[in-house]
Amino acid sequence: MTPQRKVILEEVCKEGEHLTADEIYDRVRKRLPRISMGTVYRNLDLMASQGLIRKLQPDYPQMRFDGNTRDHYHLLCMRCGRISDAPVAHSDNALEILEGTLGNLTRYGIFGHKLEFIGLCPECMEKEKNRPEDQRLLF
Amino acid sequence: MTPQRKVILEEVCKEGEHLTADEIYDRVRKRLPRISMGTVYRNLDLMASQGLIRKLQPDYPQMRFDGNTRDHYHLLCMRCGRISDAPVAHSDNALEILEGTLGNLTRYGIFGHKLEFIGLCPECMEKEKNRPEDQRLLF
DNA sequence: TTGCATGCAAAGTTTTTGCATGCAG
DNA sequence: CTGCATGCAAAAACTTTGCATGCAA
Repeated sequence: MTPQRKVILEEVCKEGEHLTADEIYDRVRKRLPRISMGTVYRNLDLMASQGLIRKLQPDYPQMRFDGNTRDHYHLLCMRCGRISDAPVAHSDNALEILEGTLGNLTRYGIFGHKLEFIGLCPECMEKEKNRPEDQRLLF
Repeated sequence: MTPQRKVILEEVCKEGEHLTADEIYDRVRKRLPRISMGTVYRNLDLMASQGLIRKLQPDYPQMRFDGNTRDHYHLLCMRCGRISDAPVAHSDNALEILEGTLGNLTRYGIFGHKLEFIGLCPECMEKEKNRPEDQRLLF
């Protein structure tokens, strides 16, 4: 636990927000003006891997495009990043009820939800048997 | 509908996949070797705005970090991008049932799900009254 | 002394944008 | 002629990485 790491952790935990790396960098730099962005990213990764903080990754890193314009949920493969259509109805009733609950519990205006199922596509399921230990999952 | 736009649309619709822009670029370039990446992005955006195809955007553009390491869902503000905790229980029973259904209907191995509620945070709700027409939503 | 974390800078990736050219109405 | 779409290149935004320095065990 270096001084830099400690300050980064304090700033991440300070409020109920979910800061971006550059927001964290700005706040930490007020206390440690010589710290670098590389150090911030390295320590955030390290502490996330130790379970001290949580890293919120975007559901997938790149935009994708779909010829199917109907509303539907997606299946994301956590090995290869592939996206497939989920053959279940959009707008499950339970989720609409949850939206209403959230509208009452928070001061947010709720307009919808985004739901994705995380798993392994058939090809990656097949390869999973002889997968080396060290390989990291995408999600 | 220019020739480039037509070929891009055909490649996007060709299969049930959800291609990235560079995958589309590679496939289109086999048929139109002089096409540029800029044209691909511009036409994908245009056709998405016309409803011919669907653009799948990542749920948020940047990584974020959270001092709260418990499992919980999130609320995303579609104006300012803020992320807040959703005060509802993780792992709703209906969603676990859906996961089981998907495991039977597809050849995916399902390991979990990612659920986010999309709306406007209190600050952006307040500003919404005198918002100019042209401003685009994040989601 | 040894090793690891740092600061700095550069590179990498994905997406957007400015600009001159050129085709079509 | 006019306007819009193109190709090309550069820029922008975010994240990772190589490397020399320096502190600490």
